Amino acid sequence: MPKRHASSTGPNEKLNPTRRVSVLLPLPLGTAYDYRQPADMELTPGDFVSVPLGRRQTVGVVWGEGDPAGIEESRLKDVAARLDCPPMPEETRRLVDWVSRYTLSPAGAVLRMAMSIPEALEPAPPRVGYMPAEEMPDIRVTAARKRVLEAIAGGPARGATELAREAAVSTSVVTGLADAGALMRVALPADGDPVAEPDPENPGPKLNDEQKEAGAELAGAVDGGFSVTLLDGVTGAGKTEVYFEAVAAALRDRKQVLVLVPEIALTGQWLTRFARRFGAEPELWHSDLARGRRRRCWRRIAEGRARVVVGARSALFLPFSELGLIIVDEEHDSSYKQEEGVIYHARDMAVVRARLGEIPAILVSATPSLETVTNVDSGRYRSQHLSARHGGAEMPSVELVDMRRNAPPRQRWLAPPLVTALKETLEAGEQSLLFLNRRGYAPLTLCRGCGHRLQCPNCTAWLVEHRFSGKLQCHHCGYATGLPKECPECGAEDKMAACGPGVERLAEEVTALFPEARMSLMTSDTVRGPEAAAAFIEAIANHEIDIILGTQIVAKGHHFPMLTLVGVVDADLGLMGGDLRASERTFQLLHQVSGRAGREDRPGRVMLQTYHPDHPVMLALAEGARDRFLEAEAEMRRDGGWPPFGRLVALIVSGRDEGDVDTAANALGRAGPNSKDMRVLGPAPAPLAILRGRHRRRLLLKATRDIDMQKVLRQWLSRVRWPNGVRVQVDVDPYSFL
DNA sequence: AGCACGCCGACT
DNA sequence: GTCGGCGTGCTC
Repeated sequence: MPKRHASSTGPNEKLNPTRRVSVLLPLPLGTAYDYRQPADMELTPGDFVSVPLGRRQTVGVVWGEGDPAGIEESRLKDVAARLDCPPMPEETRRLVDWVSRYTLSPAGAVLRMAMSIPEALEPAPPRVGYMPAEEMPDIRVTAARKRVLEAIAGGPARGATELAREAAVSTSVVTGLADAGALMRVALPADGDPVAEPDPENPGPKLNDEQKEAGAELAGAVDGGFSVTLLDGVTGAGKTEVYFEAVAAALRDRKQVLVLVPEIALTGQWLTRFARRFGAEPELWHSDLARGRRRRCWRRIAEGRARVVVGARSALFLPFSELGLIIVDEEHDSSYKQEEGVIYHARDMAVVRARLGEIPAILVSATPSLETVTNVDSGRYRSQHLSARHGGAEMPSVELVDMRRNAPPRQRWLAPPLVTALKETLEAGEQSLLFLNRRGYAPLTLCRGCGHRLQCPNCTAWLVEHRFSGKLQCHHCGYATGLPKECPECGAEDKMAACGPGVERLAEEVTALFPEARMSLMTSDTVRGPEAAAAFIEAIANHEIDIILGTQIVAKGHHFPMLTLVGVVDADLGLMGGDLRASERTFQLLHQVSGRAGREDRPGRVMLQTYHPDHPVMLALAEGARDRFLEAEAEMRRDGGWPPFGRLVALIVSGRDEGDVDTAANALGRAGPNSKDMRVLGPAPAPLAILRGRHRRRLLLKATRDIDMQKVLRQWLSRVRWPNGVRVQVDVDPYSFL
């Protein structure tokens, strides 16, 4: 990088002209800042540096050469220090730039995701170990002290925790001995805990011929440069074991592997399968990892010691230095789309990361997204298909329950056919799962006197009654209040009535119908964190529960051998709202829930309660016609010029003052590009017209595939000024239209 | 993102 | 008369 400066040390030049470096800071600043490079400091792009900013010190990354024609020299400040940690790899830096350009977010905002743990950049805190003192002082040797001295004798230096565990004493005995002079404190190698590495040669479970073939194909792509392969097969077909073969191939090449998963909280069974195949645990990465573990994990990745990392979407920005393979499990899952801050789709950016690193990516799903399927059809992506359920288990039969003909009794939500099926399943000693994607007791509470509906003061949304906590909650902003005794509008007493079902209310119904059944509620309110999830799953696996009642979180990859009936209480729920992907998402979700039924030798049964039994989504689910559904969906999108056959960008204009928001939105609308291959739709009130007290308007820019959306957007946004307090968010490739 | 500066309400 | 609310603006 300092080439230009090297040549300037010519005869009549000053010996030390100012060397500038460009430093990107993890702040939403729009551009990197230049700093003076002290003469005695060597800097290369990727180096982490500490620099002054205003009156504080900040850590940033050397991004490249400074611009001599940039900010005037007198304003330059010195780089304070180069941090002693591995530099950010070039691929990670290029990814940051790429994501910044694509999402129109400041590069610094993207960088922030790539350096989420500032502590990791500092040298590891020294670890203290203990050794026997050279000379034993004259102290009282109690029983506990004796055990410690015996444990340490002969062995290597160990930390207090470890030593205390070995001697079955508390750490205070160890520190007490050290203070008394009987033990010597020594420095242990930092982060020394050697991690057991996953072993590709560890014998894993047996694969059938189809799985072997697909596994070999995927493994063959490793080391073959950039490629994307869709691995597609029904739940239970063994997709995980198949892509483990590609993981093994990468490990044999001494490469690192990244596995992206949608919900890190629910991967207990995945981890067990991984350990069975590779004889060791992978590295786990997610945002609520404890500080110390996060630090060590980041560090191990940066140093190339972590071989396989499983993580949520943010793991994409970890500083892998030898990444050789990326796997995106459940690639269709909408939680890969980050909806706040830097708005990006982790699946798509994973493909970008693979291209930058010239490595393969594998996208895995039983219900692949239309985007991915379209890329397979056009030949951009390869595909591997697994047709059979492992061990010959049959796919569940899917039945539609026409709610118009099988109406449940008043204030009940389970139709007679589903109640009968539950009864049969219970009598057979098997398990049932009831799925209702609605937390709380009732989605709406109204006054029977005046019709007043309880609404969130900050959002355009009803307050949801949660009977267990005795609260009314807004699921969008977290607002919570007590349940009023009288109507806040007309003052009538005891007239507030719950309207519609939530899982809590459904639980009431199930208890009334089957008082003897052991029932359990699984929602994000009752399952808090990975441990709780694991406990639930174990209880189900041990058949301590007959009827599981759950929201979204039960849909994801668990294996329950005794589960033979799945009832979807309101299959139509996701179809409302006119969202572009409503059908696709509903299909994926319901298909996934259905996959929970009958995985072992027991055939499963799925019942979908619907008021639209003729809807293409319902028909496709009933007939198991996934491909036909995707074709129909593709045709609709192609005709309308919608993604993935056209491009889409959403602008969300928001602010506290409704007038200002309207003015800005209208100005944007007027200044928008309009031509035969580009159209601005809106402004229209966003589906949540008020969110967290901010008024919102939405504009959509729809264009043909060949349009450079980023360029158009930059020009468009630069033409419009909007009042202070109004924010314009850019969502390239919007998914949810909320 | 911090941390300043700056201009209007309730305290010693 | 000051202390302090957070709106607005800058940081190489």
